[in-house]
Amino acid sequence: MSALKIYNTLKRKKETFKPLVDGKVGLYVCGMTVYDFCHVGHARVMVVFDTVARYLRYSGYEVKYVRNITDIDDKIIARAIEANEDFNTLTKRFIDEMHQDEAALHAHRPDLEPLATESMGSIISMIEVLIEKQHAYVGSNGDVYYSVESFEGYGKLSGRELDDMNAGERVEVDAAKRNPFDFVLWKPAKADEPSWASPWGEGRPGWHIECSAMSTDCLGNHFDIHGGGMDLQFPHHENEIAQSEAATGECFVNTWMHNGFVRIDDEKMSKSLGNFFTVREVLKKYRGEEIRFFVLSSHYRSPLNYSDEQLNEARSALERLYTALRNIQPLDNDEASDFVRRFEEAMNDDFNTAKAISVMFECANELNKLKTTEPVQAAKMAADLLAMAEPLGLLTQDPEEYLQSSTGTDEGLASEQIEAKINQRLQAKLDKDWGLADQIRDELKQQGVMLEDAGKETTWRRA
RNA sequence: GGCUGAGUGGCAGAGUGGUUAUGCAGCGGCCUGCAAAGCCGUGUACAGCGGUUCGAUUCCGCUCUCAGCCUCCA
Repeated sequence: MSALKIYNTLKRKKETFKPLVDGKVGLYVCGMTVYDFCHVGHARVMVVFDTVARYLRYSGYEVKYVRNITDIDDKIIARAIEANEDFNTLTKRFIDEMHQDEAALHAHRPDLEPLATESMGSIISMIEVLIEKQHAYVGSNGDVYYSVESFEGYGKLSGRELDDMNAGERVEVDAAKRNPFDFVLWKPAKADEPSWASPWGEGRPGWHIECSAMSTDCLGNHFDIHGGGMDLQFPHHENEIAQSEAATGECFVNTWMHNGFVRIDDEKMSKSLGNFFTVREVLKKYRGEEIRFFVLSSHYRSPLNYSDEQLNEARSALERLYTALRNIQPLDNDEASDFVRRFEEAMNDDFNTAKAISVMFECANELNKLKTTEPVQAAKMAADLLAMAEPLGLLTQDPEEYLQSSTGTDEGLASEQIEAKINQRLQAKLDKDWGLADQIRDELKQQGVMLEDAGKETTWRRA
């Protein structure tokens, strides 16, 4: 069996994964800033790292999966003022909405979800250490800044030199900074803004410091894997390294993982471009598992183009897998199956879910063939298929229930109505009234219900 | 300007120095009252130009095109 390899952004290559402590993995992922609904880009992060955590556990590791929640920042304050509500009320609401989306996507909750507002103690003490070690200073405007020039390795994650970057190209450089790339660790609060007491007066933390503080709090100074979206590589993760390593004097993270963007029409989906779909919107038309499949159908580092066609394909694909599992009682396989071996090989190669899924399809094909001839073999095949699906968080539902579940928020025809129609059609079939039988089938098809005759039985599913 | 990454069959999307990805769609067949599902068969794909090689889609160089980061963003 092959060893797990992970692409490490820091090294720009795949490396054989070796945890700091045998059998255990510390995983930290930058989570959401909670002032709005999650969009499909956020869904990708949730699904990708849920799959990483699942597969690590499947491989036998004891995983501590931490994903923070940024519940204080400028946008949150602005949105709270707009909505005329307390910022805490606003963030609590969207944390709850996020968890609903996460559940719909069949993603497990992380083991820990630290909040920035509940981590002020460690944030402040880390800033104190940074000032003490002269990696940070108080600017003329009262802001506390990190001095990028004080950290030798600055730029090592994103592969850039301070001199090569175009400071001020798009944004005015703050005069209080020693170097244009110095960033805020703590900023004083304006009147009426939420604030916390600190040695530098009432204020709130900068964005980057919270992740350094929370990850260290939960996983220690040095841990295994840190993940997030590609766009966080610079400056966010670069700054985290600078803060943490300067403060602790230790290596911060061994493996950095970054997932690619979701795109629309070959353009990054983002809040600033306004070209995003919320998970909530997509769930109106598609099942959560279909979104999950769509995310996993390409490699996590590749761009993922969002479109209805893609979601429709995910729907067909899942339909095929669930159909294969229908009417079969899985039987655990004691022998190591070749499919499972190949599946693991694919996953061990930097979580190649696309390839792993292709193995599942081959397994489903075999299962379909064996169904009629070798029921015992087929039952074992079904167990294999489910074994592979588990770390991907797929095929977790009862096949019949899945196939008959509504394909979005819109419920459609009630099951009882469908059953009644089917009975009516069965009578027509007995009467050999093919015209009526076909008419009923067509009518149901119009309503998104597909009928399938299998002998004397008729089954149905929603598509 | 600096730095990343990418260009695969009708679509999506893996992968490989010489042999089948996989899914969807299409075509032909089996099954079916007819369908659907399933099964079987079927497609001279690897941006362009050079180079290395017995042989390159796969390695190297150049060109073109696209995306991302250098501001908040997953």
